[in-house]
Amino acid sequence: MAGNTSVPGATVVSRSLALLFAFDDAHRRLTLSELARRAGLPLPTAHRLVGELVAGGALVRRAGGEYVVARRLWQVGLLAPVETGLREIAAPFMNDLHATTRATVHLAVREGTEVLYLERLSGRASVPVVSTVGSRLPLHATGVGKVLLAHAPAEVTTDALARLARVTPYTITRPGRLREQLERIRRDGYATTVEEMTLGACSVAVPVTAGERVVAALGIVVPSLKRDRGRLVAALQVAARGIGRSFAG
Amino acid sequence: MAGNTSVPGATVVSRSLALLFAFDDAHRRLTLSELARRAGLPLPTAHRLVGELVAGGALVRRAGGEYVVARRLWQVGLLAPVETGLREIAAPFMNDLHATTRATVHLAVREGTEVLYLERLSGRASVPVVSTVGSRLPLHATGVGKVLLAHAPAEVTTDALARLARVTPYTITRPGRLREQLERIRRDGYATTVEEMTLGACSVAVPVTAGERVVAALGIVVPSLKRDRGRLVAALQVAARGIGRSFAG
DNA sequence: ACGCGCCTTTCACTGAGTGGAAGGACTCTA
DNA sequence: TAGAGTCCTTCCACTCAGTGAAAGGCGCGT
Repeated sequence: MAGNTSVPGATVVSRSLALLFAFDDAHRRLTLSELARRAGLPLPTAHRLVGELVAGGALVRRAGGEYVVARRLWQVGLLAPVETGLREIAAPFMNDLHATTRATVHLAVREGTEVLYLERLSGRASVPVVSTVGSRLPLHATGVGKVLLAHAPAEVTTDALARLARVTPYTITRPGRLREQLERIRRDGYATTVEEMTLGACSVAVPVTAGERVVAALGIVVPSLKRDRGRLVAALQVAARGIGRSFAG
Repeated sequence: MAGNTSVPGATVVSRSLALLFAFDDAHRRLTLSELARRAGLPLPTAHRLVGELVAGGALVRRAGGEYVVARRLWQVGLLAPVETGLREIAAPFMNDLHATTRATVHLAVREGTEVLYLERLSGRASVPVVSTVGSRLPLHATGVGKVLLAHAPAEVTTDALARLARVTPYTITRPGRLREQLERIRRDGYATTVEEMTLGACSVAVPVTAGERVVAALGIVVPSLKRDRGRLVAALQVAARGIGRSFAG
């Protein structure tokens, strides 16, 4: 290299990937300088690399100078084996659940100390839902997250409890309180949230169990839990049992 | 560069992308030499670049030495704006269609002279279906494809008719015959295929029209069309009209 | 034993990649 | 109207990251 200060171990490839991975659910459109900042690259370098990524069909430059992920990368990304079997099996059960509850239905797995959303069926738009397929959220503030956390190895729990970020005024941030809840979730077989991630949204979630292992969490988002919590839990458990059985067999 | 013969205009970025784009629906797992061959790179070069792509989290090396697209790239790919509005609007209509027909339901758009599948709901597994979300197929051999071709600009039609690849013994390969069919499709408002893409699979498809423009095609795949073609066409048209209306408004 | 696929490592060469510096376009605030 | 703040773009001298032929290792079939 020439110029000056260059981060050691920074190859062209790793830099290009840093640029691609600068996009996330909250940043689907980025300007050049945002890209450079988020990827930790000098502006002229980012300028050239982004130009090549556009030429190569990985990014698209939109009117206004904003960059977005290109359709071609969408196609390649869809080839990744992301719990393919589980998702395929879960689809019809999720459809049923969606039909009977008319709520937003989620299928998610744990990835480190975050929930990774695998699948989503949108419900009535009146309930605000932040998660999208492929997005990650903290474990402690969502229904599916708490289920997954309740069934995670001890070191994950310790790790997650160490930093309970506040999202809304109702997010659980006291480790003791959450630990208590996780206990209850294991005992009752389901988790609930009340405006812990999004104001105006409540959720119920249950584990999907294949054999002994918790392989995923199934959840729904509703405006309120006051009325039919029991019915929702029952519907979820039926679906989760169906998925688990099909998945194990 | 050093070594020897290097393709001009081949930067590290473009080569890395060539490696990523070497994956497609028929090649979800590739060995190093396959990757090198498909990307047009010397083996040692591919070896190093692939290593960096793995280190960067874009690819994963599986036991057995095969590479697959990594979860991280899946996440980024999902951020691409691929007819997002259309897909969201179409989802509930597709669900209804799926429930009433129990068939595989497709939503697709045209990309050049190919169909690009945007969304799919799997039906009974007994009917073989080759398309997956994100995959592309030739326009002339699928139901959704023929619909899109029937409503495509003249130059696209000319282009597509020039090379009608045979897929099965029933694929239409005579331009005159296809042109005739396209005429009929425009007149009747729907297209059918009988084992033209996959043996044992038939399909029906209709255009999704917003205002005057055909923005997509909606189709289903069934084992046979002998019995209830009329019912299927009607169900498809209801759904397509619903999508089109919601999309335009 | 030999050949033929795979994958991996080495290494001398050099041009592709680098990024500070400079400049242009545009929008604010003074 | 000047000045300071964004943003993006281009230039260009320096040099090290990238290159790929060659060679070597491993496994398998014959």
